[in-house]
Amino acid sequence: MLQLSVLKEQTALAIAGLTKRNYKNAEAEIAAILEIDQRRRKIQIEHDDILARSNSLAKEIGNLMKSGQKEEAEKLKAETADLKAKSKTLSEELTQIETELHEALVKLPNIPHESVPPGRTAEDNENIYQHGEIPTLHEGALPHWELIKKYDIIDFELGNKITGAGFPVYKKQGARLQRALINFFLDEALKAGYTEIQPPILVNEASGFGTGQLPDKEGQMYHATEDNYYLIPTAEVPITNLYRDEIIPREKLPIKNAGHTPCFRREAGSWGADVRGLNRLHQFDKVEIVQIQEPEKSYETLEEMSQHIQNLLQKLELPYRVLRLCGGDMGFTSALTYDMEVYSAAQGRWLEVSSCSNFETYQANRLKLRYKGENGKTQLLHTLNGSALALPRIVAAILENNQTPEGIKMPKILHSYLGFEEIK
RNA sequence: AGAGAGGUGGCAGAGUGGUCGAUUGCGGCGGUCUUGAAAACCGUUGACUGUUAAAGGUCCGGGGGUUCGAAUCCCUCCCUCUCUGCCA
Repeated sequence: MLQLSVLKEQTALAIAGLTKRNYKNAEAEIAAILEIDQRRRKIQIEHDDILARSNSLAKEIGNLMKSGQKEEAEKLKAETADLKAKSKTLSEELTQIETELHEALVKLPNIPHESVPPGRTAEDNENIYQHGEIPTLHEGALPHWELIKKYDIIDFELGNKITGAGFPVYKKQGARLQRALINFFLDEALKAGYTEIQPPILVNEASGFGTGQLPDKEGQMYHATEDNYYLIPTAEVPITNLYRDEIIPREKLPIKNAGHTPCFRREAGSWGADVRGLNRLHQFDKVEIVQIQEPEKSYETLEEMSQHIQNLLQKLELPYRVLRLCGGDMGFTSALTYDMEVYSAAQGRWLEVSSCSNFETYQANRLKLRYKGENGKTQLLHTLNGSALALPRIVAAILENNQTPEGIKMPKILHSYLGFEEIK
């Protein structure tokens, strides 16, 4: 959620930023918000004034009662009736207008960082770095959805049977590969100074709101309506919400947490081409890294996180590229996002395996996540996160890129984790 | 799931209708003392809103009610603890 003060004091910048995202009516909506706020302030002042008078009358009445001046007290009591009625009306108006303001504010996405390129779609993302050789495959090489059948390591049919489409069952060397990757990713995060967290994978509504999934992406999450809990779409939600309503001592910053969780996404309406095999699932595993940082240092931190993610891809010997997302392709809450994509050789496609973002104060404002700055003033922190990494597409790329007619060679770094070197 | 107890400032813990945003202790910060530190002593120490600064307003788990006045009484929801039951 954007801060009202930003809209008020840096209106032009906010309009320009939202326009870069192709957000329609930015100017009109911001003007409307400022107008609502004007009204709100007016009512607030009026209401406060009435409350002040009621408060002082109540005190006077109290004093009169004590000194036994009952008649005087009764006179003052009569006066309060009018104030009470007015206060009731005003407070109702205030609640209404605050709701109106909140609803309008929550609709606005984050303002992009100045380095974010303009653009509408994924076509307009900026390719800022590419690493590794694109492998040439042998004659008759297979896409991963064939390979997993050939070696019997991931079973979609069984997943269909026990749950439904998009819930694969990992078996044998496939299951072990999953476990190896999770351990590898977590170990690397620990080495990089992250604290390991195992959060709940069901969260309440407040958490969903805090990181920005609710209310706008309600339909993307599985909802346990009986208890009003949501299955997490990413560990970002619980791990960032650990710090909701906190004022963090400055010396504890940056906070660096990492966690492995399954992630659940309904992916309503996003089924179509290019979703075969592991490319898009309803449930998948992911290790997420989350940092909470002082505003002045958050962009350094973003680079550090991006390097950490790239380091993982290099160790896995996967060709990848880094994209700086354009205004139109960025997530609602992000100010700057890097996407890391690996090349999946048999499909001949780049697959997104990580998304690394700085949310600046957008989430922190919703979370009421603050710290005391050098000047002693309480202010909002910056939140950041990145996938490090999401498993299924990494698995797809490993399987496709390393296949030989005899079997699939595993990246060296995983050998000790796997206990085998090749899937046969 | 049933019965009981309870949710108060960073923590502990008073407060059961009136000057209580809240006694006190611990912790934190500043100072005195000291070569330095500890101890002791003195002072200070919640958040939000508002303002040039103030004043003022809001917040004692959430919501609603009674009252001139609610942390305190009533209703309701949520949560925690203890006991009983069930259970990985």
